[in-house]
Amino acid sequence: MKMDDWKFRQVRRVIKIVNIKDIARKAQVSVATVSHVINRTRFVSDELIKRVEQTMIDLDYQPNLLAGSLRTKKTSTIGLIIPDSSNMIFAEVSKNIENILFSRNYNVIVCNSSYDINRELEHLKTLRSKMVDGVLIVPATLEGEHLEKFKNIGIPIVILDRTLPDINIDTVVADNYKGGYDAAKYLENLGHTNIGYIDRIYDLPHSLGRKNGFIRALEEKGILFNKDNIVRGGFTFNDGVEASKKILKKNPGITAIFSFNDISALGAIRGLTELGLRVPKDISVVGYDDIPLSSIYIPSLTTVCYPVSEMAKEASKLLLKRISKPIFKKADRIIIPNELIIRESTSRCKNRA
Amino acid sequence: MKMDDWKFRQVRRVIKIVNIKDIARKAQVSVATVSHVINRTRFVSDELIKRVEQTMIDLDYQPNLLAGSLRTKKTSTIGLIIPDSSNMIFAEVSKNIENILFSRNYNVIVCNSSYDINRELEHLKTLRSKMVDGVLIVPATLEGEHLEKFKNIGIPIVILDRTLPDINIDTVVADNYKGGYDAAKYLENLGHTNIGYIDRIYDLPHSLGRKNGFIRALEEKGILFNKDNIVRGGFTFNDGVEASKKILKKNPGITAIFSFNDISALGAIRGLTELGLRVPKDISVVGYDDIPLSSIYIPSLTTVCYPVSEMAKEASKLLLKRISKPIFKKADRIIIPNELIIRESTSRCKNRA
DNA sequence: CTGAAAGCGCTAACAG
DNA sequence: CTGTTAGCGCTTTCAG
Repeated sequence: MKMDDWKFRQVRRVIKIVNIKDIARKAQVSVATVSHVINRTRFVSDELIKRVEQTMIDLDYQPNLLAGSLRTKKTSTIGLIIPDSSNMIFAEVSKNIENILFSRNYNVIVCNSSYDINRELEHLKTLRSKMVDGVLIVPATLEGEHLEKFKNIGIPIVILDRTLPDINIDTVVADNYKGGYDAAKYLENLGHTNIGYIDRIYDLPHSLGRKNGFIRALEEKGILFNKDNIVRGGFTFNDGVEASKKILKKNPGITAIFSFNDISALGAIRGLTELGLRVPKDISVVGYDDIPLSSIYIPSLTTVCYPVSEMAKEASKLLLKRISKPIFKKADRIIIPNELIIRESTSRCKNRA
Repeated sequence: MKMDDWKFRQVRRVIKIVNIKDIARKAQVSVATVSHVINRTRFVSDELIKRVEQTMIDLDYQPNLLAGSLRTKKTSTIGLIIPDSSNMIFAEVSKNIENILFSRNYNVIVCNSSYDINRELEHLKTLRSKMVDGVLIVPATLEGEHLEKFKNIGIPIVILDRTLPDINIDTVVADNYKGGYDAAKYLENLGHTNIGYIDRIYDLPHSLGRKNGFIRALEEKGILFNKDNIVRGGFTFNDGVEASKKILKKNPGITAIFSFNDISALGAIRGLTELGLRVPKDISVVGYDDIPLSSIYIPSLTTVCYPVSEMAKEASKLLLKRISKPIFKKADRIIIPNELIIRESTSRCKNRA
């Protein structure tokens, strides 16, 4: 007992942290009892509860979750790996996830992969070492082996917003095919038949889904989609500016442009404006994502709403489910519908050409 | 030894995690030695190093940082508390911080306070319980007592982007006064003398700094700033729309508007457009922040660049310094300059009124 | 150069 | 209803 006392003072001098032992001593109860009143995991007399809680307040006690986690193998923190947390769409997703998880008493470690699979791997390793209870990830690439390996170690993981081929991991994605389809249908109904398409530099499942849906809708109306109407670019604003100009040069008869994302669509509006065309009077533009900017741009952008909050909700729910019962048989695949938001940037076709 | 063996199998069955003991046994060395080759904290024969490292690979060993942290009292994770991680400016800050800290081998737990001090408090508590090495915070309010208390416990904390009164905590802020001053000087030089001002609903140090600098610059030129030219609103796009209309109604002779943030400034452009005024032909607009949107809006916005990455860099550096040597005497206060970015939304005054 | 052993602060049997 | 005890997996003396 005496030696214990001495150690106690030792520690207090270095770090001003009071531990469960301190409060046990002060409240004159066993350490176990204190633990139990904290976690409400056993019947304790009211008198004791009161005494313990009071000393906890007196000493400003805050449990050391590290120690607890070491025992319970549960950290109440999950990892979120995204390519770029400053990308508006990911920022929105991560904020939603953080909020939901906060209400379930989880914290989230946010990691940027910067579209680099090596960094993704690094992060996965540290997250594992920090014993996170699970991981939400928007993969940097289509590579999924390392993710599968990670899952097989026993740490739940769910993929967000991307479809990786040949993989048995829970996934939550938006219905990109339907989104592209709806966008095309809408433009058709406005009378547009000659439509330009701004695409990613190379196909990824999500953008490909959009394109396939788009083309399918045209085909249904008997409109032959001219592959020449596709221009591929990056995914920035300036890429959109360039792309729109290229498209118009290749095919001046175009009366509408669909872009696989909003930023490029907005860029396209700027590019068209620079060409002297008025949107939507002379030409219509439709985007994809519904980033905040799209509603406040001039003209505001008609776009397919990316269901950020739904996605965050479903993904969090799924992950928590996997965490609570780790028996994993077949991966879930949740597809979230998205909705077309009609705004100023589109109008009935006036057959410009 | 036998009993040990049995326990080993026990654990392996439940969680597929191999620990330092496993690799010690397999490599036929002491646990201590393994630890030392991992952390390169002692001379170990090459032969042993090789053997140990090989078994680490064979068993796919990943250290349990929880256990280590429990001993060393160092978690290599820091907490970042911001009001809203989907706000573009904070998203940018947080991405930068994450990147810098990643390179120094830290992880960051991102927390949203949602401008709610109680949530901020909650987060502070869990971060403390999770034994973060330090905290970066953009406070939700001007209240700072809880932060000071937190600091006094011994956890380094630095305040970002806000100046709290009467507080002895490290702070990194932008030079708001200078920013406001520069903006006003610039408009003066374009010949504007009757300038509207869109302000926050109530003063906060950072917005107040901008305003004071602004007014000071006008005074230097002998321009009397009409308090009636100030309209207060929220900080959203739509608030800016409203504010601009109100200003023009109150004082139709205004030839330029300065807004305390970009979003409202962009809203103002929209509002003015709706009033039939052309920006910048009829009226100039200047914002503050330089959010990504400002450069791509039509017309692009002249604005004071908020030094996000500089701020993230300085704040991280300061925090890491405090973590490595915890002797705290006087709080540092780092002021980061910001620069005026001139774009399309402003032009020489043509004395409209 | 290497090993044994004592904890970090907490939880969870087990034993009253 | 309450206490004792044995670890969680690692680091760090101390003792060769």
